[in-house]
Amino acid sequence: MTDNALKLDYQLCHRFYTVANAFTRAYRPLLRELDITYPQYVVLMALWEKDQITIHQLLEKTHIDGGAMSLILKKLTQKSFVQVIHDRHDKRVKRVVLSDYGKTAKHTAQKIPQQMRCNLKNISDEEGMELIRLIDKVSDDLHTTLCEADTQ
Amino acid sequence: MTDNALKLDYQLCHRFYTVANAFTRAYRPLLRELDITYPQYVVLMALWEKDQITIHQLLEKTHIDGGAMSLILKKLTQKSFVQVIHDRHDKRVKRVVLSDYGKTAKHTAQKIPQQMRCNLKNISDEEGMELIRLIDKVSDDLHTTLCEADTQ
DNA sequence: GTAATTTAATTTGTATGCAAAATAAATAAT
DNA sequence: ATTATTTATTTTGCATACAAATTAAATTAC
Repeated sequence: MTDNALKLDYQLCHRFYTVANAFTRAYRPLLRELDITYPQYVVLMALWEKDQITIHQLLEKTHIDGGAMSLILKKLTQKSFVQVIHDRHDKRVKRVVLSDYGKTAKHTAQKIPQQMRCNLKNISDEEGMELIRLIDKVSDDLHTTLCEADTQ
Repeated sequence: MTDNALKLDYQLCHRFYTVANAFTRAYRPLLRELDITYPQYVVLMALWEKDQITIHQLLEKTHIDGGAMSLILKKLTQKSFVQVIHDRHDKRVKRVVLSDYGKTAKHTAQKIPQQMRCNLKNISDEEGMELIRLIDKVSDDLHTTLCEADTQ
């Protein structure tokens, strides 16, 4: 009886694991100028899109772990990219605000997506879009699965 | 001037990041019976394919971080899945050997790939294969990039 | 209007991931 | 043969990911 299903080469998840980690390593040299890690970069990208959002909104947008987010925001505050302020109406809520330095950093970051795109020479634009479409399908499936598990 | 390239929704890497983490969470309930984490499961899958391989070979096959592998092997040893023994011919080398318990665990694990496949209802087999093809292309590109950086 | 529940965020403890340094043993260079 | 280099593995320090527990404040239920 064959058991190919347990072979690593047949595992979709192992590919995601490997490539996600490879991306993190590949970003490091591109982020050195800003002196940030990849998750910190993700938080900044979210803020560059929409500033002064709550931590809750930031968690939804980035899918970063809540516990990790606390530390990441402390780091980004230390490095003067952001300030975290209390919401006026709801004392539970905190909002993350870009500093001038944080806003300026966006200009420095403008070149990063293209630099990363250059690392992916063998992927055509069409393949990139197909990849995004398929990954989003997987993402939806897993999201559904985990939500169903929650309600049981 | 638009700067869509910095939007999270346009980022391939952020999708990999999100989905890879979602996979880890989705595996947890399936791995509870064996009482192992996802990276520990990856190591066992590699060993179930080929036993008594060196740590170096295990690192190549799994793409797990070397420092993390030391700890993972300690955990798997504690849990009696494996033994780590010195190579007879080369005293630098260590080999990882499945215990009887580790071998038996494969039977328990047989059902896991199918259970995970059930979590991906919206992905057809064809789409799964296309996804693997495209991800491998990305993987090759990133691998090349990181290797080039090494030699500079 | 007080109690119970829900929500937002943080903290805690464990397991990795990453990079760089350290250790030890084998191989290459001379 | 001794030294220099390479290879295999571990260790160290920091940053995150996961789950669960905690805290504080708002909302709902009664």
